[in-house]
Amino acid sequence: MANDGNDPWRSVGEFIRAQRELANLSLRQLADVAKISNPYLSQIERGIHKPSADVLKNIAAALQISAETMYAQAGLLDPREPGAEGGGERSVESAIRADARLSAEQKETLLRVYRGFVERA
Amino acid sequence: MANDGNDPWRSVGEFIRAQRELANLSLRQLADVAKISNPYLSQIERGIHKPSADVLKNIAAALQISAETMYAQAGLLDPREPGAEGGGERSVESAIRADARLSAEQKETLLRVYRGFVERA
DNA sequence: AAGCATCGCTTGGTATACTTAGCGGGAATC
DNA sequence: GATTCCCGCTAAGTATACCAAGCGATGCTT
Repeated sequence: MANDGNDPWRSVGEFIRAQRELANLSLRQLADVAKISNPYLSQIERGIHKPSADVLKNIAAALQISAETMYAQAGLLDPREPGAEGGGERSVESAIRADARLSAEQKETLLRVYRGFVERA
Repeated sequence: MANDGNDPWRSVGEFIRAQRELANLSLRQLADVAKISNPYLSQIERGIHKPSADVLKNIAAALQISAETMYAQAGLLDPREPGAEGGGERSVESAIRADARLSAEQKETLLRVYRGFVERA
């Protein structure tokens, strides 16, 4: 088991290692900044382990590349782009979700209120 | 480490549960579509466990919301990132005003709630 | 009432993400 | 040569993500 044929984490590891060497950082240096242990980073880079999302995010931050890029490399982002979908109601939802100033609960509340309005129409 | 004060996973769980109930899905139904076990989904929704990224992605897909939204809810995407999604900046306020499905009164309500949230930050 | 289906949840276990300690090797400095 | 110091890696352990089985409650049907 543990093998579904597709091995996206291997490429993530290679990607990380490439970025790290491009930044002239040692394993321990990057691991330290990313707040993970250096052996673990080593294993990640060689595709032995599949890092969790927050580890991925920390590595991305330490490498100064966007978390989105990281997730895309890891195949964790659906290729679906939430771009300008034709609908008018979609944009309110995505605008709410994209607003960094709102907490999770606040977004939830706003969305519920909004959907309540729309569905009742 | 039982409580580190900050647990964004709790809000993720509440968000998922809200979305699930909004879609009128049972725990088992959603778990089945998301390809995880139903007890685990239950524990995720109650904030007992912190789901890994691919589980999050599967749940998002099952709920028909974007993986990005899910990660944002989970605090896994840096909120300061440039919203790489297409189009220009569409604020919540302008999106609400542009929505033809909402009455003027409803727009007012939504805007008031939204501004209350933002200004309190 | 008895029976069956489905609800959410608890229990107990397995798989794996992640850490601390330590190894062998190569480049300085003495 | 010996002594650090850094490199990447291995080994062994702990923590936790995740699953299968099953329980009590609720509701529907006979």
